[in-house]
Amino acid sequence: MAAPAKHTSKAERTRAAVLAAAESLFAARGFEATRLEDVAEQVGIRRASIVYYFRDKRDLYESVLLDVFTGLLAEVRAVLDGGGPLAERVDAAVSAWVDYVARRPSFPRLLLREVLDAGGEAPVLRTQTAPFFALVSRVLTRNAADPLMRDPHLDAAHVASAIAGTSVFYLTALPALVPELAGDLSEERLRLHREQLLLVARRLLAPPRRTERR
Amino acid sequence: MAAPAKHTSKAERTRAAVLAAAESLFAARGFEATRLEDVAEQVGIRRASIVYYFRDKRDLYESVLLDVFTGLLAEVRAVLDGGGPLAERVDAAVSAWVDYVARRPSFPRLLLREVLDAGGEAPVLRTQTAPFFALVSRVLTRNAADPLMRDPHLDAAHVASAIAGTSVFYLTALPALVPELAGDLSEERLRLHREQLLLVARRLLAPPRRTERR
DNA sequence: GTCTATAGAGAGATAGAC
DNA sequence: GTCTATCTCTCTATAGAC
Repeated sequence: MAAPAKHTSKAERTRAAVLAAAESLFAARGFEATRLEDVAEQVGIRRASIVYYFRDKRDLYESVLLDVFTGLLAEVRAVLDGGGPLAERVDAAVSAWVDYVARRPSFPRLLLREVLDAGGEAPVLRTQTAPFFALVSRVLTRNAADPLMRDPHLDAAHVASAIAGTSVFYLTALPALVPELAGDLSEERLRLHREQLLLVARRLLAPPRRTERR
Repeated sequence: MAAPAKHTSKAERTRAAVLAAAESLFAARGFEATRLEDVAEQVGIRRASIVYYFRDKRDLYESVLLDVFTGLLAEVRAVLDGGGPLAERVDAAVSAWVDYVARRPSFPRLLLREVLDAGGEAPVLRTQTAPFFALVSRVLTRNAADPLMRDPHLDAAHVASAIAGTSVFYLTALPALVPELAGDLSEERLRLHREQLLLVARRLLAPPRRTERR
């Protein structure tokens, strides 16, 4: 007895397992280099059985993308829609991003691979990432009204690139470039990354400090 | 007559053409998805002829990587080795990076693809990127001595990720995510990117402003 | 140097049994 | 639902003529 929490049928569990295996393999090797054979093996079934759940390789890949990115959207939706000062929401959004990456390490890799492979056309991702750009634009617009705003300004595209780019580059590229950072990211490194990413975001976004005020 | 500048034999020219075609295709599609057939077609020769210059596909790929990254290293070597204040050298290095990207747009894509594909092992790139990390570390070490240095500090890995990550993310990911930025980057956008990247670097690296000094 | 021709290995997709 | 068996296509690599 003792059904595993939700009433998941065997089919549902197999489907989820295929999805999970495909997620890690697509992230590690990319679409072309990933073999359905390997996905099946990791699940413990035969290659032909995959097509019972997914029409073909492409369908499997897009299901993975949708799953991963919808997940991220759900995580940050609450943050973005919540009230409070925008600066705090940026902090919360950055933190939610780091939390998500911690639970799904394939996310940054899948993101980069998809934008690289979909030469100028990544419609699935566009809808998911739109809220981020909206938030950044709002923050910048608001700060621009501040008479103390530093000149010249950073534009929304570069602020967004700086925050997302810093994170994905640190998480995916650096481990390959500096040996000390290789391997899965530990709790320790994750805490460090969150703190550092928040610093980057604040220094780029915050209105000028009013220290030394009279 | 009027030989094209250097005494390039026909073989040398063909080899260079193969290298150039492979560079753009590997950057656009990745190693696995790139067909030698397409490389040959772009050059105007037959697929089998490629192996006269390169042992196999892998050899061609690694030759491309070496060529592109050695090129970047040459560009910035002068800057890094030059004298002058470190802050100015950072500016110059960032500017040289942008110049290089302008001339070889495949660079950021090849960089990302290589680190993604070489799971934790990208020895070719490691040697080439080491000087960047050295520079960043020096700048941070120097600023740390400044009593006005903001706390808490950014570490070298995150500063490097922020600068390189902002640039590669803006150049490769954003065009796929926001339609307005699609297409080849114009002179205009390039100027904008240089200016914005310099701003990012300065805000993250510069010692605290001494405005409002008494 | 560049070509034609072909060998040989995979990999995805499909049909149909259980 | 999952399997075995097979079909078919694509791509790399090689052999050898010109």
